[in-house]
Amino acid sequence: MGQLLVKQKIRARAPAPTPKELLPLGQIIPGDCIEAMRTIPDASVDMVFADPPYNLQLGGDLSRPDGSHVDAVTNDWDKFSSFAVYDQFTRDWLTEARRVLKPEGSLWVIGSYHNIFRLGAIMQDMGFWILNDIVWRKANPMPNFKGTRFTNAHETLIWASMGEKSKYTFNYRAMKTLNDELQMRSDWVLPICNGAERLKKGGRKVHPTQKPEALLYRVMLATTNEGDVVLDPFFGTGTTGAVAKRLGREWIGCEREGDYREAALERIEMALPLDERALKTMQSKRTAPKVAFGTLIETGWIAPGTVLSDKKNRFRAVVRADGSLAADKVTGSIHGLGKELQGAPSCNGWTFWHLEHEGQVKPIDAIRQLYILATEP
Amino acid sequence: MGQLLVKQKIRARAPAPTPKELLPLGQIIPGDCIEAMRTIPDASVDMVFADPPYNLQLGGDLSRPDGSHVDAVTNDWDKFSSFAVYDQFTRDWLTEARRVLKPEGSLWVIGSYHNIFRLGAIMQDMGFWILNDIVWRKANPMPNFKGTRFTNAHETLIWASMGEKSKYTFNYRAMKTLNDELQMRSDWVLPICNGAERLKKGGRKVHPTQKPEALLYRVMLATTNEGDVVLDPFFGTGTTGAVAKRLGREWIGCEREGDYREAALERIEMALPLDERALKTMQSKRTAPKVAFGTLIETGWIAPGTVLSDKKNRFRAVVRADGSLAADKVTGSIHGLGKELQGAPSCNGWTFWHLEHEGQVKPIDAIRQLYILATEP
DNA sequence: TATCCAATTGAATCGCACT
DNA sequence: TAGTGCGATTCAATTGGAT
Repeated sequence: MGQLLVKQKIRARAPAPTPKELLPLGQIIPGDCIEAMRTIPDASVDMVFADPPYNLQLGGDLSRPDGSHVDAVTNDWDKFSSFAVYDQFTRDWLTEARRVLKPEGSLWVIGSYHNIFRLGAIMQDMGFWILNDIVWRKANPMPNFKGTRFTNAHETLIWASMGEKSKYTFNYRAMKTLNDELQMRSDWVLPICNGAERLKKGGRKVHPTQKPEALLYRVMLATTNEGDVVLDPFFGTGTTGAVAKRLGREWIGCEREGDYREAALERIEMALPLDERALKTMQSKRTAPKVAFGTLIETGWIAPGTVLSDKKNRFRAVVRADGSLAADKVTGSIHGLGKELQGAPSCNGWTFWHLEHEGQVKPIDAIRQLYILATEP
Repeated sequence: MGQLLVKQKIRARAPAPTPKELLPLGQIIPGDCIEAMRTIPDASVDMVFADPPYNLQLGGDLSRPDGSHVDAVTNDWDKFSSFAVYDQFTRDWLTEARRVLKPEGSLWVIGSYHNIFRLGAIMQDMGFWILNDIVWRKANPMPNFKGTRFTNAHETLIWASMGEKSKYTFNYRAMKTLNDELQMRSDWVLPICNGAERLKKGGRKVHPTQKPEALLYRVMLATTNEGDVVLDPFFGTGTTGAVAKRLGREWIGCEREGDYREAALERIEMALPLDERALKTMQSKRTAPKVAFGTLIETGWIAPGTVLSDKKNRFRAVVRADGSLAADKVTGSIHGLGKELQGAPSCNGWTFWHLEHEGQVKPIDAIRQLYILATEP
C-alpha cells in the first residue's frame, strides 16, 4: 500500500509513463534482440530478464563412462569469435535494455562462469547497481564425466537496479513466506528443467537450455508487482512468458528463431493462471542438512590422525586428510572399511566407528549431531 | 612414487626449477603486495590463493608493478573512475601472480558481487583459463537486517589454470572421498569463521574478513600436492599459512599491516602439522602405480585360456599368453577389443571384462586390486 | 495395480604420453 | 605438432517396460 503511494508520487514528477496500449504486450518480436528492442519506447518496462548465450567454447565430443554421447550446446547462436566480440554484443543489448527500463525497474541476467564475470563487469561499467548475485544450486546437475574438475553444479544470476540511488521493487514478505518464515537467501536450490515441463518435439528437446519455471517464478514474485511489464530479450521457448502469465504480469519477448517462437506461443497459450496448489510445489523444501564425514575433518571437529575403533575395540583405523580411514593394510570410507573389516554385506560407518570425546566413547555420529546443531541457522 | 618420476621427467625438459632455498618459504613479506611479489622468482610457485580487498573506494596507496603511482578517485559520485582504479590495481597484482606461477600452477581468488565480476573478467583477459567457479555457501550468514534484499549468504571463488592448454593439479579421488563417495560439486556448504578459530584481541576480531580454515583446507587438498609452494598475496591473519602447514604444503605470504603479520605468525606457530599417516589421501587410478594386464598373466593371477565376458554375457573372449584377447573373429587388447565389439568410441577393458572368481562374476579390475594389495610394500 | 529394473539424459570450456 | 594407443570416468531424475 505504502509502496504504491510512493510510486505514484514519483511518477507525478516524472514524464508521463508510456500507455500500455503502445507496448507489444504478450507478443514475441521476431529478429535480432537489439533490433527488436529498438521498437520499444524509452522507460516503459519494469523488469528485464535476460538469459543470453553463454559463449561456452566447448572442445570436441564428450562421452559418458558408459560410452553414450553427451548432447552438447552446439548451436550457432552460442558461437563468438573472441571475448571482445562477446563483450561488444553484451554492451549492445544491455544498452537497449537500459534504455527501455523505467528508472525504478530492475535487470536480471543469468549465466555460468563462461560469461557471467564479463556480464557483471559490463553491467557495473554501464551504471547498473548490483543488488544481489544469486546462485541457482542445481539439485540434479550433469556430473563431470572425466573426473577433471568439480561438478559444475550451479549457475549465477545477477539482480541490479538502474543505479546506486535508484528505487526498486523487492517483495520481502512474499520471499520470507515462500521460505518457511526465514529470510530468502542468495542461494536457491532448484531442480533443472526436465520431466513434463521440458518442451519436446518428436522426442527431442526443443531448446537446449530451457530454464525451469520455478526459477522465473521466484525472480518475478520477488522483484515485480502484479501488472508490471517484463521484457525477455532472449525469449527462447518462453519460460518468462509462461510464468508472467501465471503470476499476472505482462510480458514482451524477443526471439530470432521461428521454431522457438512457435513453441513458446503454444506453451504460453496453455499456461494456466496461478492456483494455490501449483504455488505449493514451487516452495523451497527445507532439506535436512546432509553432512559428509569429510566436512567434519575440514571443519576441525575430527582431526586427521584421530584413531577410531569399533565398540568392542576389535578394529582400529586412522582418519586421513581426505576423510578416508586407514587400518592395518586396508583403506576406505567409514562405511566401506567397516564393511571390509567385518566381512559384512554392509556397514553404517556413522554408528560403527567410535572415538573418545569428553572422556566418553561415542559413535562418530554423535560428533555429526553436534556439528549440525552448531551450524544450523 | 610413479608420479614423482613422471614429474621429474617433465622438469628435465623444462628450465631448471627455482631451488626452494631461494624462496622465502614460511615467511611473510612486509609491504605492498605488488612490491613484495617482485622479490619472488619467475615460475616458482605452485598455487596462488588471493583474497583481495573488496572495497571499491580505495585509498591512494596503490602502485603499479613499474612503481608508478595510481591516483585513486574515492568520490562517491565517480563510480566509473573508482572501478577503473580497482581494475588497474587488480591487473597489477594479477600480473605479478602470473609471473611467479609455474606453467602448471593454478590461481584461486575469492570475492563477493562487489568485485568478483571484475576479477573474473580481468583474469580471462589476461589468459587465465577458468576451471570452475565455486560457491561458498555460508551455513550461518549474517541476515539482511533491513529486509531490502536477499540475505547475502555466499561468496564466490574462481579457480583457474595458466591457460587453455595448461596442465593443473586436481586430486579428484581425494575430493570424492571427502564428499562421501560422490563427486565434489561446485557449491560448498561451510560455516563462517567464528568460535575458537576466530582470532581476537581484547575481545575484538583482529581481521574483519578472516576466512575459515575449512575453506582453505578443501582448496589446498583439491589442487595442490604435498610439498607444493602456496603464495597468498593478501595474507591477512594467515589462514592460508596455517592450513598449508597442517597439510604439509610450503607457504609464502605478503601483508602490509604489521598487526596482521604478528597475529598470523603467532597463529601459524601454534598450528600442528599432520603426521605422515594422516596426510595420505586416496589415490585416483590415474596416479596409482600402473599394473598392465600382461602382468596379471605373467604372475599367474589370470591364466592364459581363461574366458572373459562382459557383464551381460553378450561378448566372450579368451585370454592369450601375451595378454591379448581373442573373440570370435577379432583380437586386441582388453580395451581395444571391448571398444571394437561394442562399436563404442572408447572402452575401459578393466571394468568391461568379467570373469568368475570365488563363485562370483567380477570385473578383471578386482583381480588387479587384489594384486596391488598383495604386492604393496 | 504396485514395484522394480534398465535405459536415458541434462548450458560441459572433461586425458595423457609417446612417437 | 598432429596422430595414435592406452585406459580412466557419472549423479539425480525421469521414463518405460517387465515382474
